[in-house]
Amino acid sequence: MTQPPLPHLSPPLPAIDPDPSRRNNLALITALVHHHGSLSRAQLTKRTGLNRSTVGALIGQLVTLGLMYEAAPTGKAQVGRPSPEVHPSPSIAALAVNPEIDAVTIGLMSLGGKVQKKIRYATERIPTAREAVNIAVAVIEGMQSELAASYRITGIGMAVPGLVNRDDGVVRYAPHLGWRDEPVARMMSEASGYVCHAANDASLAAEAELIFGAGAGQRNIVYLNGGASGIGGGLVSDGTLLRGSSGYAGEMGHTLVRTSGTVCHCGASGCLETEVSQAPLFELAGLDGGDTSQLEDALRTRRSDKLDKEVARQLGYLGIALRNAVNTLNPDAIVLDGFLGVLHALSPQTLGDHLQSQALGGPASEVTIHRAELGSDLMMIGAAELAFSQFLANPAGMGAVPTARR
Amino acid sequence: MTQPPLPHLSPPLPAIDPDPSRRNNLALITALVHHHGSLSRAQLTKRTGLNRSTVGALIGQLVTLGLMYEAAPTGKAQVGRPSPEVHPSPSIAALAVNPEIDAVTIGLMSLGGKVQKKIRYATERIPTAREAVNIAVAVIEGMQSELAASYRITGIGMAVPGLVNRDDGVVRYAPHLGWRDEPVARMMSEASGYVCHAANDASLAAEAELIFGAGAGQRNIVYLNGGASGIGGGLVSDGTLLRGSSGYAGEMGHTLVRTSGTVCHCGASGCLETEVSQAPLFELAGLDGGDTSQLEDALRTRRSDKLDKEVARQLGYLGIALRNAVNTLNPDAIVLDGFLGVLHALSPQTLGDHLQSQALGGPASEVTIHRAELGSDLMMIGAAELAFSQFLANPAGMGAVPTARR
DNA sequence: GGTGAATTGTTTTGCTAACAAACATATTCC
DNA sequence: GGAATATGTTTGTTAGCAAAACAATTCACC
Repeated sequence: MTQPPLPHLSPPLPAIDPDPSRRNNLALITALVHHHGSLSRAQLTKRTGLNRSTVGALIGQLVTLGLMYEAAPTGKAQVGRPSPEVHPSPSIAALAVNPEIDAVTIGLMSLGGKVQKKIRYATERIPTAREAVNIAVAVIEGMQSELAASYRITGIGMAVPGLVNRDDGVVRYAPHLGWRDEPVARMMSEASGYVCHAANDASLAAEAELIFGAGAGQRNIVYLNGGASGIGGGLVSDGTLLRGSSGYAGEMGHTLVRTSGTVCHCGASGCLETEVSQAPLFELAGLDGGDTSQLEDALRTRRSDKLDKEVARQLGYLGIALRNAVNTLNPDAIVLDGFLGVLHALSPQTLGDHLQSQALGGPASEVTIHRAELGSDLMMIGAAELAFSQFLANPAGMGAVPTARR
Repeated sequence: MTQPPLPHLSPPLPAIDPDPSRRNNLALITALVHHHGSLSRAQLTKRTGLNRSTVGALIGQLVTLGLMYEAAPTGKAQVGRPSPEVHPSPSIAALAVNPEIDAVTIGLMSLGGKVQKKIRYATERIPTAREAVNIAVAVIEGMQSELAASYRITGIGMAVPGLVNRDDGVVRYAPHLGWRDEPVARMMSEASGYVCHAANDASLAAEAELIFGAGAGQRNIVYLNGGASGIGGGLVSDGTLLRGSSGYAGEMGHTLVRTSGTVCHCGASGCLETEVSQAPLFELAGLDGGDTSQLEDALRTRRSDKLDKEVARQLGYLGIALRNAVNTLNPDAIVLDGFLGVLHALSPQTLGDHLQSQALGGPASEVTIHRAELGSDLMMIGAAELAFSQFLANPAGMGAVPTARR
């Protein structure tokens, strides 16, 4: 797969390295605008605590750089001079890649968390790392003229279901994809010419829900997603995703919930993931495959004793994992996604009651349990966030790194 | 207990509120010096990345404020002009208070983690919150003339064995002291006239080990302490103590390690704390009370089958809790204190092997297990750190808050 | 419909603090 | 004793933030 060196960034802006203070303030404003979709200058002034004139200068710079634009205020006006709304430029974009067992999904995402384009490329069999990269690169090359014309791409973010070293972008082990020690970020960088970072899918999902979804406004959340390939998690503490030493943090699917339980592929037994899984639910609901919403419909309509028992059993084990998490991490909120969200929705009291009786009084009394909100765009948003992160840390540096080579 | 308003800060310095940038840099240097005991100016320049002249100016300001002093370099000289050592002023101090079931310990701690004075006030019975406060205040008042003459006190830090809300300093529940919803920080503030903050003892211990002990240099650690009153923990992620929503985070003593295990006072069953405890070890070792080092001696010398079995059993359960923690948090290091440190020292391979086979490959391969290093001064250091934190965040503001009223 | 109050953008001015460069000082190595 | 090296010190320059004064735009009230 040869590839001509393409000018990925429309105008090759000069590399700017402003004072740390300036950079920090630019980053602050960019992040606020990005995470809220848009904010008025007055709101930005309040939220940053900076001076009116300073905020004006900062926004002026961001507008000049083409990273934002201003528009007339939309809502009905208040007393006083109207404050223009600051919007992120939709041309600032990131590519999101999410390999799964039956498809590779590629998204073109712009600032503000908006999906500009999403392509699901179904595969006949589980893709290898090389195949996933090739598919993604082919799709991206297909968009190349459009990208070059209308977008400035900050990079590629990959959300991989497995253990991913966030520092070097190596997939240490992805059991369901069958990948081991695959340097996917480097492979993708070299094949596409874009900077690429990779991380665990559930961690990125947690970040997405924190910023744009059910965790918005919270500082400490525990996110758990249940899917066909098991249970993944992401932890947010004080507004930041917990990474741990190498970015592996959050693997709560392998917490012990049952002594001498079923043996897990991880080597241990009685893991949350082995005791709580969607396969028996699908079966008892009489479904032969399908997605989460189908499962939910089926569980709501075709109830049976057996099924109720299984739901209760799984909720019990989920409750144990949550008890551990609540005691250990004292979160503001727990966000449940996938079939875990379905389980909770079926019996909204159960998990809360569990925690009240099983977890420590202090942490348990404060936590609330939510269902995830972002649905199918979740992974795209999370992966894009990974690609945006470098840009968000130094918005004025945009253009300094035109092509890859991390 | 009436109390005359005392001038707690020798020279009533004017309140200074420097630019955020300046404040940040002053804080950076102060923290570095505090955590290392002393550093040369050249080292500070390298570590901060600031300009030589800037570092010179910053240190000059800190010396003028009486927060640091410079001394001739100690080690044998290198090529080039010798760089003076910057030491924290020992007159900058904090008071540490640690109530336990049989005593209240009060420490006078100075910058650099040094214990200037430590007084253990034994009590006949478990002290109430009011009694603990009264004892501490009485001891502090006894030192008052010395304090006024030689020290500038940044405040009081309390390390309490129980759930403590770090924001308001209320002890939510301290099972072994029998305290419930006691606003100890406010009580202490009002009774002593000093700013007071309170936190969980193990969390503070984790912070102390991170900064001065076995975790020095690490960014992500899991700290677990086993004592007469159970198992407490503290978690550090990316160099910062995990607080959670209200500062309750770290309670790993109540992680499930055994389904249908012994019922715990927390309401759940099979908690780490119920399955792993020092009482049976003392008994099997033929000891009737005593401290950790006595236990260690006894376990090393008087071995028996029963005892070996019990040690193995407890290590097994401890291994499960660590597996959960390693999977969830991906730490660089695990630090074990108290009798947990003894258990580990007795059979240093066991826990590591456990983790290799039970925890996920990525996280497990990176983690190292250490024994705590700080010993008996641990709580004093941790509690003092709590009292120093405000000062460390804005060293030049010292003097702005002469007496209490958080 | 006009006037005043309120709010916010804009321009000007001044100050703080960081950096760079040139210089000074103290040590080792030869 | 001199060169090389490392580091403290002094001076000048610049970036960037904030305060103040001014301008613009809206609402409320009469």
